[in-house]
Amino acid sequence: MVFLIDHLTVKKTRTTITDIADQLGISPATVSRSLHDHPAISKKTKKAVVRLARKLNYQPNQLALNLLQKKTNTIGVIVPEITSYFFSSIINGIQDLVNPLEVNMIIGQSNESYKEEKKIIQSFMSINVDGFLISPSSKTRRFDHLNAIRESNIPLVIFDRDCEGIEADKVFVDEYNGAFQAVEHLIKSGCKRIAHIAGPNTLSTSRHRQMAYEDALTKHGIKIHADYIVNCKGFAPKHGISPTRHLLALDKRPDAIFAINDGVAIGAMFVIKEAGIKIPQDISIIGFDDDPHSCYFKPSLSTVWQPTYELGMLSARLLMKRINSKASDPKFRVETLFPELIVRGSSL
Amino acid sequence: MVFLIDHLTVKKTRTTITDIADQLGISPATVSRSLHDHPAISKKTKKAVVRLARKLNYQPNQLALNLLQKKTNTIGVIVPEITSYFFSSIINGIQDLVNPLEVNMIIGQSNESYKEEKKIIQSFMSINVDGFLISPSSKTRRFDHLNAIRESNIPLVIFDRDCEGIEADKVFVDEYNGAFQAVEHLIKSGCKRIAHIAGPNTLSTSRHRQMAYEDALTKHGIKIHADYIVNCKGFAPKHGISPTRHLLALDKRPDAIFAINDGVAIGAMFVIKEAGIKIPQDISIIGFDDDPHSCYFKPSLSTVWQPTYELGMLSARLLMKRINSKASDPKFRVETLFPELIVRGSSL
DNA sequence: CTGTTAGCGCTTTCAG
DNA sequence: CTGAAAGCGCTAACAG
Repeated sequence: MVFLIDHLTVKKTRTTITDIADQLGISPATVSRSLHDHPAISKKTKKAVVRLARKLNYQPNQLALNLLQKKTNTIGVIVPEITSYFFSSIINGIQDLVNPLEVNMIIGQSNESYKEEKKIIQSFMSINVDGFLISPSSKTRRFDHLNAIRESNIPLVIFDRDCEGIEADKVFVDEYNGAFQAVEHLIKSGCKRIAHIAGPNTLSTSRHRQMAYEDALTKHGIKIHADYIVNCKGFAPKHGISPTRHLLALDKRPDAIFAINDGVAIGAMFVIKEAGIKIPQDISIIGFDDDPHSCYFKPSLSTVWQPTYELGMLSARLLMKRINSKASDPKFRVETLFPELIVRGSSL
Repeated sequence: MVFLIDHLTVKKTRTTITDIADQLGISPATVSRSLHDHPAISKKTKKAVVRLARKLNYQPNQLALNLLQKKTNTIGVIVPEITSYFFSSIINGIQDLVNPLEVNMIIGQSNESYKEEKKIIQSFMSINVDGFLISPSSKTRRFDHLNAIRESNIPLVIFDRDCEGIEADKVFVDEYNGAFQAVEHLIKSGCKRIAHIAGPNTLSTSRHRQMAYEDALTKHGIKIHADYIVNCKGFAPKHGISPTRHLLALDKRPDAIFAINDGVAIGAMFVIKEAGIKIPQDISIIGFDDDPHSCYFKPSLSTVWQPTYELGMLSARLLMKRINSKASDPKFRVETLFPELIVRGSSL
């Protein structure tokens, strides 16, 4: 009778290794070994343990393991934001690499704020993530928070946006190459007055694209006009509006615009069409990122595709490698992936 | 000398409560109490402890606490996918509620697969998440995995997409209301042959929108034509292409389309414009979700806005409430938020 | 006011 | 081949 009641009530708590040991009249250590294919264990006991474990639906308690191994099998991913296709597809890549490894991922959004970024890092460190995957915010100029990670010997991979001066594994896209292709394409299609809507120049990505823009013009003997370079305050369509208005109001209106990304390019196209100007006859447009919406506009938007998913995968792969190698190899890897020009209707 | 070496090498491991205790010649328990404003502790020792703790940069070890309290301060969020604005902005809402509470969030993507969903749930249960926030996949018809959560007494909140038959706190948007507004708007603007590109009818959201579509037509004395209801296989622009082609090929071509969401509506607009048909003069279009791209198309897309951010916040709030109340109150709450019609250029 | 003890669930020496 | 014991870092009951 007592047994029966016991059986019914005790069940509240998950079965542990000790439960199994008790029921089998053996020690927890033996159970542990049986469950881990330890060589020195008799077939018989092992079988019994495995059977009972299955019957009782035994699940190892991760929390105990975490404490024991000082490991959480969790990595922290920090991105500026999650609502853009660019970063969310990078996250997909990370997740797909990390999931089969039974590693979890927690995501933090800096919202392009240094303070937020720092807070997230502290929070993630306090819960003992095994490693960090970070694409820094556009406002991040001080790197004390990243150095704190390095000093704690927590593996760190920086992706997409560079932090010069921080030693870490890094994975980038060759922005320069992509932007150069884009601008050269505009030049070859006959455009003479090519404008650039540039991103915040705290970002390595923005700087590299602008550099490529300038270099491409120079290479083809086109003078760089400061008037034709305007900055935008963000990466959404709305951020393309006023820079474009500004460009259209110029004395010598540009005949092409290379926008920092598709979001901004979409805003630009909107303004241009509104003004009754024809794309691409009067103005060609090209963006960056290949947002999934871009090919459904009229005209469809020319752009530079980036291997976002692969970027996520590769970054995660480097991180996992770092986590699983005990030796603190001082050699950091810097990997570069290649973008691809996609010509559509918004350019000739 | 030995000290020096010690000082340099020992530092590898984070300072613990015992380190502090040792250095102060007191017991770990006293240190613990000092750090937690325990009433029965002398000001003096407390001060000394706090001072040393700060000096040594003591950080409590979450892993030990987790094991002790059988709690992780982590919630599991499962969504069909993360790349759509709809779900990513819900996630924003969740995160903004949960962060100030020092609770972390891990995200799983089911990719609209029941199997994936189940796997994620098991994985999250094995790492002892404190609660679940789930929007089920469109393929989910069996609820054994959700029941497993309930049986383990882990708090669960279902949001956006309903699972009839599962008892849990739930947060929805009044889809019926939003869809009804949309269709009625089309009717009032003079459309007579209103088509619907419907979503998978395993989804409560799709069903409610279709129901509202049919009811609105009926209310205004318009007969429902099976021909005018076509299904799409997903929610991206590309999934709107073939359903729209089908509708355009009909004998009596519709003069309006109510699409299951903005993504599909964008695909529909593309096909229609390609066919040289005028929007909204010949065909009106309305979507659902208010994707941030929608207002930049020409014409801009009419739609039904959903309070996604609030949906995330509210869901998370319910979950945290559930987690923090020990009593297993059997009363489940079902909350409903309201959508809003946004009329733009794609309808009259 | 403070120390001792036990224990969260598990693995891993060290002894048999 | 198996058991006993220690310990990961912390808290909480029980004693003083």
